[in-house]
Amino acid sequence: MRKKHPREIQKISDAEWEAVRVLWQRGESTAAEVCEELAGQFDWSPKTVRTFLARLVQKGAVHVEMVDGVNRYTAAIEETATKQAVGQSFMNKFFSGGLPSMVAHFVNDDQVTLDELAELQRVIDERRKQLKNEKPQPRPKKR
Amino acid sequence: MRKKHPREIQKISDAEWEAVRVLWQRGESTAAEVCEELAGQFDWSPKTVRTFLARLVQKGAVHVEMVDGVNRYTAAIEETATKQAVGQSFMNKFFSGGLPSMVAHFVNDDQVTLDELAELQRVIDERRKQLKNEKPQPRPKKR
DNA sequence: GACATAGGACTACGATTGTAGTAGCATATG
DNA sequence: CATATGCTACTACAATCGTAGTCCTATGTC
Repeated sequence: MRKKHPREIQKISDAEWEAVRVLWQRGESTAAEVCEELAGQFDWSPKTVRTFLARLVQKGAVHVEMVDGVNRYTAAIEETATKQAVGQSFMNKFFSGGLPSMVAHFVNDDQVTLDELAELQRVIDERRKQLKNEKPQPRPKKR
Repeated sequence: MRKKHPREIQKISDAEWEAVRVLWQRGESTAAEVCEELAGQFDWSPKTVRTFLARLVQKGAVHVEMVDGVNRYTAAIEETATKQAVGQSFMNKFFSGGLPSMVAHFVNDDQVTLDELAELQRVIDERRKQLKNEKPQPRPKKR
């Protein structure tokens, strides 16, 4: 049951994700910087945040290097690929019908605005064009 | 720090969600039935599954009623609304740009096919029409 | 009727998570 | 220099999670 990923990353908890998010956002950062960034959003003691960082390092999701007696952390997992992976796995867990099924659930939420829908179509259309170009796939006999 | 939801549902774990999923799928079921359904997909002892069901009942996510000495379980949380909620919260956690941002990440995944993209557009377009009709919203002064 | 079996309720137990506290060293300050 | 401050490394501890096991009762089997 091996996944396709090289070094299997252990499960990252909710709180830990917040730290990863900050590292993705800011790039290499000290613990203090991560704390500061999170300070506005959560009510975590700096000690707590440092614990998360340490655990992330243990889990292989974050890289640490000490420079001048101070730890500098960087995300060891790539942002886009990771988001795709967690998204994929979330989707499989809740929306067996795949992306269209999930999006259907989302857009039927009252909070979605017409603007967002338009933006969505733009995004999708762009990707379609891109796909069509790079791979003029033998369309299966248009009806 | 109370949330806005009426009866706060406690956090449901990954494994527990699988049981909820089965209940949504099958409707009212006995523990044995849930076990059987999950048997093909996971390697859980019936005892384990019963634990999940019991915990879900404690958490208020599942309703239980004993009939003839046998427990019958039903999901106490509504499928569509719940999926929207967990989806929303997942989205906020990872894709700060909202739905379009998330979908952008998804469609840029290599595995997405042109067919799926087409299906997506259909879904979105349908919802647009629906929205336009039911709420001919006073568009904010077209420029 | 004795025994095996299925279910239900309760208990167990190590790992992970959220949330820090403590110990020890290095630099900054008075 | 003595002390306060900041950082790192290590430790703590209760709640939740995954994963069952135990005990008891009702019922089906020989």
